[in-house]
Amino acid sequence: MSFADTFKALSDPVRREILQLLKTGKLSAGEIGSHFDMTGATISYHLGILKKADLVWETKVKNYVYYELNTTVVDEILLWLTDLKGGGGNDEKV
Amino acid sequence: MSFADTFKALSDPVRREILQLLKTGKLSAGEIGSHFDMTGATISYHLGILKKADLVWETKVKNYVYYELNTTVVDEILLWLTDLKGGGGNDEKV
DNA sequence: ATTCTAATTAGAAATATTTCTAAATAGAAT
DNA sequence: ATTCTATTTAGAAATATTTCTAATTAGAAT
Repeated sequence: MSFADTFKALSDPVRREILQLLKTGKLSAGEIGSHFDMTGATISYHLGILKKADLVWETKVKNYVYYELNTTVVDEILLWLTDLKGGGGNDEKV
Repeated sequence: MSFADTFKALSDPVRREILQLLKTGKLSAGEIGSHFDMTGATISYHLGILKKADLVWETKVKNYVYYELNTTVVDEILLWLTDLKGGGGNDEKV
């Protein structure tokens, strides 16, 4: 939901790896889970956090729930970080 | 130290605010602390985490410890996020 | 209608994080 | 040499996060 949630979501290595997996395209919860040595319940927990942070979309097809990267929110983080870098300095190049 | 530490460091709102303060330039631990309603010990704890994540430098002058933003590591995060966005897609614009 | 499959929710245990108070350090000023 | 000031460290309490097992949901297949 909020900006802070996005950073929090990105702070976990499992969740970052999930996002990396989704670079290639949509994957079902099960397909994501099979990349990790963890229960489906745990993966579901992480997907929930990514979803709350708006970092992923979900679409339901048959029995499956597919997850997909949402890059819009990534852009917000990019902005924050870029501002942090460029934002203030006293002697910026003109 | 590591990439993961950097994301973890960025996941806390107090630490992000500290970084924002440091955009303007060097500040002592005390100056940073006075922006927050927290004990100096707590601020010191957060500064320690930012330091371990290489997001800030410290320099000691007299009694004071000055902290300064290190944008090098911010660049690494920017890269990771940019790659996440652009990295994989099946139908990228040519 | 029953059973199977994919995924989520609930509740608990283990672990990690954030914050505090009190004590310690280290250098500056008297 | 003593005292003061800025900051950090230690240890503890409160809170949050991560993970598990077991139970639940909801739709698909038989």
